Amino acid sequence: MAVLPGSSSSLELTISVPGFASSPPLLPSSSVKELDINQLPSEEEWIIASNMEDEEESSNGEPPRKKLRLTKEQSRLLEESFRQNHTLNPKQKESLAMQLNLRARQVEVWFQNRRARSKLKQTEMECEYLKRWFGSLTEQKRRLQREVEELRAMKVGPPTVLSPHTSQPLPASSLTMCPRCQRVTSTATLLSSPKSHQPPAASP
DNA sequence: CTTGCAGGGGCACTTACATCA
DNA sequence: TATGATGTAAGTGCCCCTGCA
Repeated sequence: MAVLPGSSSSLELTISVPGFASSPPLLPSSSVKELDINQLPSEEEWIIASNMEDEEESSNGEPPRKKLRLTKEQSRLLEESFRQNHTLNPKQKESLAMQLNLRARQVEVWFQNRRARSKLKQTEMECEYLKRWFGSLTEQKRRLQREVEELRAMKVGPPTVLSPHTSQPLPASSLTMCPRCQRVTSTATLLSSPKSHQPPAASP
């Protein structure tokens, strides 16, 4: 759809800038509080959790699926690395995991979820944009309908549009809707001086 | 050159858990 | 204290790509 001024790429930009490019990662308020709470104990918690996979063989029953909470520092480093690259090659993954004292799989999962969150955010913004666009189109439609009504009313009376060349009233059949400025005009005018018809200021 | 297969990575969807209001 | 909402780590299954025989 060529009409859409906001291509996905430009949207991606607007999304990535406010949400994820600031030096302190933009976290939901709940996460910030979580991190504060976790500050001390989470360190051992996630170590325990990260070792869980190794002992999953002992899980012939059902082991309680403990949930790892990343520390503030781990999140910060992951975010930083995500800003540089949205995907990691195996080497980068391994080295980042080592740096963070996590398993490569955990780093991989974090990046997967991070990409998903990023995409979700973008979709939400696109949705917002489309809603606004829909609103403006609805308004435009109302305007055009009013104009059609006016034209219908004019049809019973004498034509009021005069030719710019002859100053004579134009027959209704020679009238047309300018697609750019969305006003009724004569076909001849449109063809002879298209520059005089500027589109209205672009909405959103 | 083509084809079938295995392995790996990414993604969509989902679940399970932690936290908060 | 109980509970519903929310955020997110992790599981699962599917698809696509690549390398190889």
